[in-house]
Amino acid sequence: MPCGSIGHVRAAPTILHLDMDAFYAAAEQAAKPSLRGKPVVVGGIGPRGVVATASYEARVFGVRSAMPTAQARRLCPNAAYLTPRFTLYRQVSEAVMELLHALSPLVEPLSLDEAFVDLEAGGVPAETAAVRAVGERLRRDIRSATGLTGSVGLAGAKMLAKIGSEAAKPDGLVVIESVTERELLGPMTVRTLPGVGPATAETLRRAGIHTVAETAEAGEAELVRLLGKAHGAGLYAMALGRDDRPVVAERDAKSISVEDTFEVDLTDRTRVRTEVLRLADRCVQRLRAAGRSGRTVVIKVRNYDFSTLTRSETLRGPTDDPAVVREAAVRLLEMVDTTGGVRLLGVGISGLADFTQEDLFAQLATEREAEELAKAAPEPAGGESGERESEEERPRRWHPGLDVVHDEFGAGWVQGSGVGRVTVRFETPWSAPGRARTFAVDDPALRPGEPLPLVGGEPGGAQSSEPAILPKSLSPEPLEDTGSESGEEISSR
DNA sequence: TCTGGGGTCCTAGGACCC
DNA sequence: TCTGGGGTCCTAGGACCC
Repeated sequence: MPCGSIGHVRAAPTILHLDMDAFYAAAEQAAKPSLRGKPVVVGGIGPRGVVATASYEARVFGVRSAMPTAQARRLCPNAAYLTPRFTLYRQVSEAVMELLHALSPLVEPLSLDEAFVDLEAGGVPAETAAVRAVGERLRRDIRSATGLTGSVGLAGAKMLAKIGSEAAKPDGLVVIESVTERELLGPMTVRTLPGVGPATAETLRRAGIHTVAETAEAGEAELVRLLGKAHGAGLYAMALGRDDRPVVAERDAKSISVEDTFEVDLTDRTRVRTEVLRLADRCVQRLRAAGRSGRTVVIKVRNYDFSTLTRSETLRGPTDDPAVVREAAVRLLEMVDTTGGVRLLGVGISGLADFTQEDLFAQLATEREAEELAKAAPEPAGGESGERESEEERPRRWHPGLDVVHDEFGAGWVQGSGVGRVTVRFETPWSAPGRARTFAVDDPALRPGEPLPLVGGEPGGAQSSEPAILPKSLSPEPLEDTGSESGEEISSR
């Protein structure tokens, strides 16, 4: 077989792939002592939610990422179902990425919990023993900095490094030497190869191709015929283990978008419009926070039957003006038939430019239209599509998993709520498992809190709303019962 | 059991320009 | 005059990834 070209993979396994284990769920277990060792599912809590991450204890029951939460609840009714807390995950992620940057200037994050690192560019000797030592030390450092475990793959190519970290899970390290890659890869399913999802796998299956070896045997011409030029050629190379994609440091985002799936399909045209305006504002907020502007506005509409369409419009110049984006989004919405019910709406901006600048005519048009919009769009009851996002952030509903602070009992998290009550478990990342108490949802002593640091926290650091840097602990928090008090009822344990 | 949210890249057709 | 070809931009959709 082909090995004509040398240098399609590095001789030494100097590309590192890190993948944190069950990241969101593990972070929640680290933050909530009473959940350690127990099934935890993080994801959408509503009727249309899906699982983002399941802890290993929950996976035993068959719970998987991307599974509808309703199905997960049937498989594993006793798991803790928590809404994601991205503030916490981002904090942990930053700590991990910092450790990676200490290894090499060439770090390519793929998501909050995953990244490639080019160890060669970091000056690590190109020898198996050396890179293995670096990988093991990294895993120790991650554990002590975050309390979480990550798995590491080391190989001479990105694809193989990633296969390595997958094989290493959980809490392991695998080196794939280039001499072993062919035998390793050959019998694996095509789904192992990057870029092969359900659709491609089905196309290949119909052509009698199931394994990596069969993919290579099919030949490039056949794969291109089946899958198109770019995909076919790319897949052929991957199947041969030819993967010379470089590790590239993080690139600027090319688009920014927000979307919402509604618990019940929207049928009221006015309501659909209002939601699009809200989404446009949220999208612009994120655009501005990133210091960018963009030229193309796109809306996304998912209908009751899950059919999805997009409509887009390219402006004459980049904008970060909420009124311009709103107006374009509404114009696009008018091109769409929404009778029948809308399940999801989204607004996005692409064609991002680095600098905020505005075409003069667009600017003028904007101001005119903003006035018209203001006149034409009466706000819905209690609704607010303008600036007052901060009000929106306050959970009027106590979602399970969220941090709270009680004036008397300190820091805790929402375990559940319903019928006017909310149950809070009072514990912190560094405390012993705490006890739960139930309050009225409008108890004035109860307010939303901030995620606490997972390690190095202060015992009973409840009062402090300061997140990151807290003094080191001196003595463990005695979490014993202080008798019966104001908090309504006690549903302990 | 009905299917999230945030992205990336590719394809293909038509407009438009040279 | 009835026949070109290439390049780029825009729009829409689809596959894939985490």
